[in-house]
Amino acid sequence: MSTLCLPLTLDVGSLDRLETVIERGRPVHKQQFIFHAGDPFQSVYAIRSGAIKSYCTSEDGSEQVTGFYLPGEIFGWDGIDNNNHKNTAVALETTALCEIPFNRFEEVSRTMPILQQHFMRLMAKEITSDQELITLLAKSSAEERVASLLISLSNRLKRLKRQHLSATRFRLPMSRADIGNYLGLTVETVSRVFSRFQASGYIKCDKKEVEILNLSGLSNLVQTCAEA
Amino acid sequence: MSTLCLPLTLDVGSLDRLETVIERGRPVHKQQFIFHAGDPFQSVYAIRSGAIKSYCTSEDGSEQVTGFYLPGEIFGWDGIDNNNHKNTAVALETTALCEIPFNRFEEVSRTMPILQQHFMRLMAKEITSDQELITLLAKSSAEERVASLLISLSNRLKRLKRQHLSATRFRLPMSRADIGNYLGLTVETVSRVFSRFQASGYIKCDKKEVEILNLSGLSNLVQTCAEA
DNA sequence: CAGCTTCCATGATATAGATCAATTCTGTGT
DNA sequence: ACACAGAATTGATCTATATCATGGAAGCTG
Repeated sequence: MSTLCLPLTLDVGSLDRLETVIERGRPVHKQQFIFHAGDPFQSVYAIRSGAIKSYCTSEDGSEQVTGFYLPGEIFGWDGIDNNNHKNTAVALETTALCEIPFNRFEEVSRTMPILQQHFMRLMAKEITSDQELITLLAKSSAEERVASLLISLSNRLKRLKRQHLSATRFRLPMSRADIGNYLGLTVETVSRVFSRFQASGYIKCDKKEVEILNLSGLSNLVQTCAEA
Repeated sequence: MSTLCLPLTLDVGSLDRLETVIERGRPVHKQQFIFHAGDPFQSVYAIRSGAIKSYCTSEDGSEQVTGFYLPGEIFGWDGIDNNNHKNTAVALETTALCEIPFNRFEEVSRTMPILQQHFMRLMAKEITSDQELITLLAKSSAEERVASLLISLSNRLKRLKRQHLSATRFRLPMSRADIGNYLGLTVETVSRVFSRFQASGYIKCDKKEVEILNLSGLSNLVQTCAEA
């Protein structure tokens, strides 16, 4: 049953019912869109492999990256509110998704309270991670922001010990420009910070391949809100 | 039934059941805490009147304001994730709250799907509003940030036509320091922006009393992600 | 009411990061 | 394999905002 996208412990009957909700889609290729801003909200999506970027667009056409999503994570909540997606979601590399149609989900969760609970928890996680990003953007220097992103990626990959994913050696799925946009920095600044981190021996990196050499050093750079 | 905190249309039986969930607490005075970071999560809170600030604290003791909440809004979601609040919530002025104990809520929502749905919508709203703040912090100038906050407050007060609350003339419940902290600016910058806005005729303000004179002018300053 | 503390405003200076510019590298498609 | 557009790095300069500093007004407290 490891094929399921949602990490839940369930009895067999529940599993069967859950299976009826989830649709496994065709793999999505790099640069393909999952949904566009303005699209009617129908589903949320769980990532099985690959990476997704979500962003929204201002009137003047400029973009703001609102999140990067990795295997095991769920995106698409932004549409629940008013039945329209606020963000656009695009694949940063070839990506396998599970689509979870929301109306089916609501049906099933009626008889499976644990599913509802689980989803609220996931949404709450999105809220806290957004708030962490807010803190980061409101207060931190360029170095703290980049360090924080690297640590976040590392932690999120660590959770997925399986697969050929290492927590200290990985390939950034996004461009420097995306990173800069996400962190509120210019490409140039991001690039300089990477160089400085490399010079200081915190990381070793060649383009998108990153190896974290001194995780605790990086951690010391950032001031997160104390974990409860 | 206008006494209820949640703006829901329900049949009488449901209302009764809902009433059993909500506890109306004593009014909370200025500077009193609703919960502290680290407290076990038990409830979310709806505001009937007054204003709440939520913030989290880093290891070094510095604070990051994560939200201001006005009447009709709900706060406290940050604890669902791991059963501990990440934020501290404090009253900015005398505030009347409804406490919604979460375990009771889960019971009741089992038989009242609409309640569950409503709550997910509220959480989704929190997510989108957090993401708007992220966009603001990542890209905008000091003037855009302050303008954006003023507009947000105005919009949120507009929803509450009732009471003696105007959308263009109101009292800021928070200090300049809180505003700065929330928007990632220093007190001095916030103060200067207020002065400039006043000089430009966008607003008129005396300390915390603000009157918006040119809302569309302010709106032109900000670049929000296009509303779907 | 006096005295204290906190809040707010405003000026002078310093600086992190933006912006502008030029070069090299890389991956993609033909 | 080649050509080309985009991605990344690095340098030089500029600017918005932080920082430092001061004074006044407002709100509390005894």
